Amino acid sequence: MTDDAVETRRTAPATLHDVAREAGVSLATASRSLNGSTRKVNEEYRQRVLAAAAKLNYSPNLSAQAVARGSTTTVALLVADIADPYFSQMAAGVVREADRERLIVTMAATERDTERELDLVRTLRGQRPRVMILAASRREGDPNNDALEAELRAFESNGGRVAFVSSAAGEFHAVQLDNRAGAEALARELIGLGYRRFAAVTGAEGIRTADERLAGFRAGLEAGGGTLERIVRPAFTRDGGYEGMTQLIEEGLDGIELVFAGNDVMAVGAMSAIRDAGLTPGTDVAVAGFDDIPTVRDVTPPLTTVRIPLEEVGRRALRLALDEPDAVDESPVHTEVVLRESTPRRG
Amino acid sequence: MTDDAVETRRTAPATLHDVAREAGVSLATASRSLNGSTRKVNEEYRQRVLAAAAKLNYSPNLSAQAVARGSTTTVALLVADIADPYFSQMAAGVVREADRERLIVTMAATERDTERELDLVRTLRGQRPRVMILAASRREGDPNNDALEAELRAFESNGGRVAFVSSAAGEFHAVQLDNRAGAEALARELIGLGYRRFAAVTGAEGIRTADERLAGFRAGLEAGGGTLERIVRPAFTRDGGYEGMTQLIEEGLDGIELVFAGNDVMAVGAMSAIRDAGLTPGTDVAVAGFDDIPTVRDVTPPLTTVRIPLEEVGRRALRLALDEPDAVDESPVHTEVVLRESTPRRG
DNA sequence: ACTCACCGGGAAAGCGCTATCTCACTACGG
DNA sequence: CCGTAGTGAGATAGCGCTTTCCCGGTGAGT
Repeated sequence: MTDDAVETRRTAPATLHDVAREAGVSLATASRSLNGSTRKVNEEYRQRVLAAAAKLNYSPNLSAQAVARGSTTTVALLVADIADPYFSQMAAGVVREADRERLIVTMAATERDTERELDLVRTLRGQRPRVMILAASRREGDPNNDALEAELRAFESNGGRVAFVSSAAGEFHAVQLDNRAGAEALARELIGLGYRRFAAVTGAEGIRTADERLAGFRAGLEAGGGTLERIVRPAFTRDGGYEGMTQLIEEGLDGIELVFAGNDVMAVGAMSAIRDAGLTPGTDVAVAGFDDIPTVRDVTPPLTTVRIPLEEVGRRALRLALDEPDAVDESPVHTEVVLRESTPRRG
Repeated sequence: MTDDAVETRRTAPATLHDVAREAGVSLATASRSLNGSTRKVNEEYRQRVLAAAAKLNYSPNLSAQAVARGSTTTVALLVADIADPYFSQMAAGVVREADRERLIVTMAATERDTERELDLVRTLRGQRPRVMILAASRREGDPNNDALEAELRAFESNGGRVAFVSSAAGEFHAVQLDNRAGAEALARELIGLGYRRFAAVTGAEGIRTADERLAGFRAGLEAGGGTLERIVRPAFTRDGGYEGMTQLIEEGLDGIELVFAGNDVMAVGAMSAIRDAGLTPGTDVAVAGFDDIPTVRDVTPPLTTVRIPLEEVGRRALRLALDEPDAVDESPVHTEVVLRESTPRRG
């Protein structure tokens, strides 16, 4: 033996054929006993097959089943960034729901690049997943949008189901996050707390989520008599938040009472920037975010934000795709303003 | 039309056969042109095939390829909890590296249940993935360990590759996280800062990661003359950290200067508990964690911890499984103590 | 007693691919 | 001018399954 003596000899996995032979039945009977079928199978035969399968440690080849059945048990999930709590929470919801349905989730990250996203959709289509869930945020007017939409249409016409999270791109099913209303409600509440002069730190123009939240916030301010004095648009990430806030401080906060960040990770970054500039978030300048990711309870002061039940969003996205069109719950996800100490009552 | 008029008629996806017919070549030639092969194909034919494929929006059926080739392009990843930053960071690394290798990642969550983990491995085996990466933490003496190991052995003997993260279970390849040395180094540094009286808040006994970190920490303290006065073992999660810390405070901190949390999410929870008890973390009681997840920079005070390059760990786990056994980098991952303000120098 | 559904096992035809094998055709050395 | 060694396209045999389809055997109905 020149090989590693410990290494077990490589053997091919047991096939259904092996199981059938071991049990002394036909391939058909083995298939019927193991992987459900409308047809009944003699209990004794069935037991023999089950025993043989256990003995051979048989595990059905999902690819082969997919080919034979013409359908898979796969869900494809596209997110912008797996490490971002916004997406990972949502992914957790998708995975959990998929698990309940005995579906397998394949996951890919667009890294916020629409080119990549398009590529991924094309690749993933090869899997013939039952469902594709697109959670990476849409970009208004992106040159790849049409191609993406075409690709998804093709996928649908082949019997696949598509679900978006956030605002629908075109006519696809989507779990509606009411970014606009949430931000508007937040603005009203903040006005109620006595704030009047605001700045916003949010993602680049064109990122739909960022735009909607900003628009909603603005609308809320206008209704309540607040003013949005400054807007900076760094990356839609924690570091973006830090950077944007730093810029705001360097240019002079003069009179700005509260900074609205486009999402919680940005808000958290902004709070660090505030602190690093020698100021105290909440006291010297208030901060509010959006999403209610878990960590915002643990920063100091705890962050005021708009709660999105992210896990539920993930679960609903899958349900949306799986359920019969008429059984689908298309109502927008409930969002809720959560006031915490990062926005103390003024005066 | 009683159906939704907008809905495109459902058509089966184009098959290679369709492409071949469209291009006026044989199936074999179409296959060779589209999906690489050692054999050359007349350039004119090749172009015809490519054009036909584009026209029909052909996308090769990966399941069929898998069946025909006898191998897939799939990587299966098992984590305890997708929403936990420790795992999601790692997952991001795996996905990124997989993408480089043009592999597809399927992801599942054990929810810290070894029974579930075993089930998932069994199910995932049906996919015939090239690689299985197990990142959910091991439990010493768990009744399911043997079955899991057997399952993985079987998988390996069928040509699959297995990679663990954290300490190897049995004889499998593993990305070694040096929890023990990291915790020991942390303890020494803390002693160096003037701390002497410690408590630990960590996961249940048997969770290998928790045990190793605790053992390392203890060793470091002993070497340096510190004492570990109390140990509580709640869940290995943020809420566990909160709960454990609360318990510690309720029972009376008397003299404990620093609390070592088994991981960063616990540490973050613990800090919130401290604050909720009316104390100030860092000032009234210092806190240290382990992992260096991104958020610990943004809590107040920033958390002292032991840095693990989680993304790199994910990437390396995949490489470990993919590379030739002799080309594999089995050196333990570099960990590094990061001192921040949650553990100010004493006196 | 005889037809006639039904029941349930087995043979075999696919599913969409890949890879081996066959074979016509070209080019070239002797 | 023949034999021979490439070349490269096409036919086809699988890959591991599911699902017809076929068929002998049973029990019920008349």
